[in-house]
Parts: sequence; structure tokens; C-alpha cells
Amino acid sequence: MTQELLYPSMGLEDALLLRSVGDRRHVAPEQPRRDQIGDAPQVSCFDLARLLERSSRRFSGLVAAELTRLGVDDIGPAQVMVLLAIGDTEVSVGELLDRGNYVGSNISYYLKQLTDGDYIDRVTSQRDKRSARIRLTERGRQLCADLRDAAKLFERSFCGEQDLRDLAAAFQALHRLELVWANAARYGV
Amino acid sequence: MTQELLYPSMGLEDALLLRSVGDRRHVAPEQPRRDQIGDAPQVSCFDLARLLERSSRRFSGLVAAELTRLGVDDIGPAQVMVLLAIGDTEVSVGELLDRGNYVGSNISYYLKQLTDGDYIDRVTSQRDKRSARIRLTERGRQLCADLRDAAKLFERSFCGEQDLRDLAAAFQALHRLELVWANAARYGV
DNA sequence: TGATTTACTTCAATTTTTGAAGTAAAATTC
DNA sequence: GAATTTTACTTCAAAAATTGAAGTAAATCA
Repeated sequence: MTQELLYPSMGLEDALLLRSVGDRRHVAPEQPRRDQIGDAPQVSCFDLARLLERSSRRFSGLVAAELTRLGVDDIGPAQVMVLLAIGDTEVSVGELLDRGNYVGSNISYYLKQLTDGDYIDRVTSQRDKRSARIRLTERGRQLCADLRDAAKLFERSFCGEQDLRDLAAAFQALHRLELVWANAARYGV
Repeated sequence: MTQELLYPSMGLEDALLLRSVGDRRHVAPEQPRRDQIGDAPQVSCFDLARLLERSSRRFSGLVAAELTRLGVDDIGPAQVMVLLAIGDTEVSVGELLDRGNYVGSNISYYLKQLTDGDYIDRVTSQRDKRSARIRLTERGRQLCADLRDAAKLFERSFCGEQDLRDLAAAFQALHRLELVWANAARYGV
């Protein structure tokens, strides 16, 4: 791993710090979490959870920046994620819920904002009048396209082939874990 | 969507997982996100980000459940994460910030709650009187220990050796990505 | 000595999340 | 076929979390 080669005496977090927070100078003197060289570092679920949150935050920051660059200021990263989750097909609110991120009242809240901003259309289904059918408006579609382009560009300029493979693998592993967590929550820990 | 016909109660993600986990009995005839056989599934950063958030949420839920089981009701998962981030040594607020998750005012907010609940002690450093030294109280230590035990137990009962290796790898890959994201945020996308 | 920087804290405004309650349509049961 | 239950959401209000601007006091620099 490159940063470990570059900064062999540092823990992961410190390497991160050094590169991402340029103006802070002090580095923690010890690194409790690392095993022998060449061994995979021992990673607790808490470490992992922390990383998940931090990564999410960073990503949100990136999306927010891209949004301002695109001149979008009526919705934020959270709403964008909903938008992208909808995709090119028509979905019901229930389907969005099943995709996993949201609680009912929460997605209602987001959908309202997206409707207000004219990013989505909601039509009550003919078959089942309880169910709302949701799809992107042209504006929503355009925004998604722009964001996907930006992501592609970004990916191309910053990630190598191996990175992408690693990420795909990470995705799978994380996904497994998420299911385990979900089941644990369901059927008692 | 085919997998919804097959697994009506599952979302996309779950169906995807099922395939990757090796239960190949019900493989969907069509797989939108997958390239050639033997190739890694294509995963966009948005998919990944969604997974990150969802996983975080799940994990928080689990921690919350564990907390209620332990009879702790004055702090939540977010505060617990700070507690665990502190660890067994004495740290300054700055060090906690550097560990990456938090913005200054935010951690102050959490630390206040942790102080109120008597989970941490704050002493102003003798050397540098601006700097607060923070460490766990006995109560805080105990809670961390309990949580770590629960996590260990959980890990043992639900994860195999391979899972753990996969997760360690995932951690590394994600960490790399996070660095990339952080740098992108810093030096313009 | 005065100016700047560091290391935080505080506060107020905003956003997000949660949970409880509500509504209306569909499905089920009696 | 009327009553009940379930489903598919929405709404609202309260709580929690986040942000950003300002403030304080100590350390460091010029």
C-alpha cells in the first residue's frame, strides 16, 4: 500500500492526516492497531464503522462541491442520492425503501424536496392508488447524467484498474457484512 | 426486474449478494451490473456510497440495541464511537479530530455529553493550557469493554475466517478510496 | 510588546432523523 | 358485503446532529 511505503512508521490514520489535513503537524506517537508488517492489520467493526462514516462524509462533501459547480443549490447530497437511487425506471416509494437506506418518513421528506425542486414527478398509481409512482423529470435526469459523468471522469483520473477491482471486492465484502448486521438487528444480537 | 420476481421481498442489493455468496440455485437470467463471467461486478461510487451509508446505519442500530441492553440510555451510538475512538490512552481534542470523523464544534458537542454522563474526564493539560486532555472514566472504560466484548462475540458467531480477511481487505481498499476522495476535495475535483 | 496562531468552546441556525399518528386504498375475514 | 386488518404511504412535532461564525485564552512569532 503506497502510503505505508511512504510513511512506514505511521498508522493509517496518520498517513491520512498528513495528506488530507495539510496544516496540522502533529502526529500521534504510537500506533496501537497495527500488527506485523505484511500481515493484514487487525480491524475491529468499530474501526470499520468509523471508516464508513468518514468515507460517507467525504463523499458527500465531494458531491456537494460538484453540485455547487453545477449551479444546483436547492438540494444537497442526500437528495441527490435518492435521485440516483431512483434511476431511469419508474419506482414506488416502497421500492426505494427496500433499496435500503431510508426510513419511511425520511424518504417522504426527501421526495418532497425533490418534487419542489422539480427533479421528480409523482403520480399515484392507477392500479394501486395508495402507491405513488416516481420518476425523474428531465431536470432530474440531466442532473444524474452530469453527476455520473463527473464520477466517471473522476474515476478515470484517480483510480487504476486494480483500485477498481479492489473496490468491487470491498463492495461485496461490505455488503455481506451489512446483511449480517441487518440479520443481527432482526433476530436479536 | 427479474430478481424481484424471484425474491419479492428482497431489494436489488440482496439479490446481488445472494449471487455473490455462492447460492447459485436461483441465479437471475439477467444481471444488469455484471460484466463478463469471471469479471468483477461493476460498482459505481454512488452504489458504494449508498452501501456505506446503509451499513453505517445498520451498525448504529446494532450499537443502539446493545446500549439499551446494557441499560445505557444517556448516550447513543455516535457518542459511543467517540468513546471508543479515545481508547485507553489520554488524548487531546485535536487528536480526536485528526482521527478523522469530526469537525471541531461537533466533537465539543459530543464530549460535553460524555462528560455530563461521566464517561470521560477532561483535564486541561499542564504543558499547554489551551489543550484539554481527555480520558475515559471507569464508567467509560467499562462501557467500551462491554461493547468490545459484544462485538467479539458477534464476530465469532457470525463471521468466518474468510469473512474477516475479506473485511480487512475491504478496509484497506476503502481507506485508499477515502484518501482519494479527501485529496479530490482539497485540490479541486 | 504586539500580532498571529493554535486549541479549543459556545451559540444560533439549519438540516436530518426519528417516532407517533393520520389517511386512504387494498386485501382479508367473518 | 360489512367490518377489520394490512399496506403504502404522508404529516407533524420533537430530538439529534451538523454547520459556521464568533469568542476565549494560551502559546508562539516577529
